[in-house]
Amino acid sequence: MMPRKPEYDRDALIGRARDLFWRHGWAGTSLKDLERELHLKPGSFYAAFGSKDALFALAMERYTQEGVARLTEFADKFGPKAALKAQTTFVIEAPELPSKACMLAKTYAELQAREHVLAQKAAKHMTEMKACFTNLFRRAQEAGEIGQDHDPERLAARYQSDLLGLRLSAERTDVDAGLIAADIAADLDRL
Amino acid sequence: MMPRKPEYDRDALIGRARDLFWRHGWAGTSLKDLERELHLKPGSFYAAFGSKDALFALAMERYTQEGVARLTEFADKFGPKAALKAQTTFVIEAPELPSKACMLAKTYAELQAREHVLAQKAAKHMTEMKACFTNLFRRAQEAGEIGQDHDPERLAARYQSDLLGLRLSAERTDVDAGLIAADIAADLDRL
DNA sequence: TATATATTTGAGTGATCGTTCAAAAATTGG
DNA sequence: CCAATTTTTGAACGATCACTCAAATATATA
Repeated sequence: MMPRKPEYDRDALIGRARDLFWRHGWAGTSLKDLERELHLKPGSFYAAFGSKDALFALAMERYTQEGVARLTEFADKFGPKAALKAQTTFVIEAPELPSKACMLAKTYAELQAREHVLAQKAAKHMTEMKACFTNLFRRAQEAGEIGQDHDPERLAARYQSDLLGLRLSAERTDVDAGLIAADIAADLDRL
Repeated sequence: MMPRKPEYDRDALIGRARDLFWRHGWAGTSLKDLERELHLKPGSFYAAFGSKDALFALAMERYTQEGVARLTEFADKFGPKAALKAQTTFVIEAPELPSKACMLAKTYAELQAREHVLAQKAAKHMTEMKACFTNLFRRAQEAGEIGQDHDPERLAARYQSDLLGLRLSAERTDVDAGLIAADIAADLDRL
């Protein structure tokens, strides 16, 4: 009397979908693309995820949670300030990334003008990341790694802004993103 | 025997199209949107511009040429270094702008993964802007406004990257872009 | 005013969009 | 093997996409 189980690994599919969405964006990723990449026919797709937008939301959540996890891991290993410095080189060098640019920033830029729900969710996740940076700057301050005469929130906003620019620059062929990353890291040492 | 003339002002239409594309992006702007905004029926539209992509290319050219013109104007009025500083506040404060974010960056981010022709054109225009920045940094150096121990091209790449991040940050509601702009300008003074 | 030549109009093209759904296939417990 | 329950399958839906084109309309010269 018990039914069969699905053949796919839902978690793995979310990861693959995230990569597709990350690379090609929301409008740039069609259901045909997803069906091909996830090996799912329409019926299975909608049974598993409900809609393209619902899957996109899951993909962004996965993206953010992994980003926070990596940053936390860096901080545990190297300390708060070194983690922030390591992040600058990681985001432009990690070869497994589907795109150098930030998925949240791409989504926000693409959908914000239409006030799409996914743009709001992207914004929420970016706020989440910013809080993560703020926390690291505060810890760096407490550890004496950077001066006391700075507002951690302001530092975080600037740092996040720099990262967005850096990661977009890293997509270009006429820019040496390594130099920019080095300059951003050097700025952290001057705080 | 001479025919009638078109009712529209082609140059003005390109400007309005640029604003639409700038705000909503390439995929986010449909021909219906353009017809509504430009008051053109399909036939007139294709007679005037050939295709959506052709008009988008014209819009990017207009965008870039006006950007270069404004920067040149700033430099003539205030000098090279002050022009670079003025640009940081202008891009986030000018109320007439359809979007704070850079149209070229948005286009590149949206279409690069599919290797769309318009992404290549956006990249070309960004290179053009970068050269403009390089030129200003070089002039600032010659004027003694910044130290000699810097590579103008490297400074330009970093500056452009910072601007991209700043302008994307300016689209967010949870970030005070003015503070970031001030920090970027302050960095220029430390060179 | 008649004619030549252009623009304007809008219905219509095939393709693709995200999505639905009923039938077919598969798996597990009885 | 049968029955219950689920997943898988793929044809098809209406909407929208960028775009075409022939007919209607307007203008400027002769």
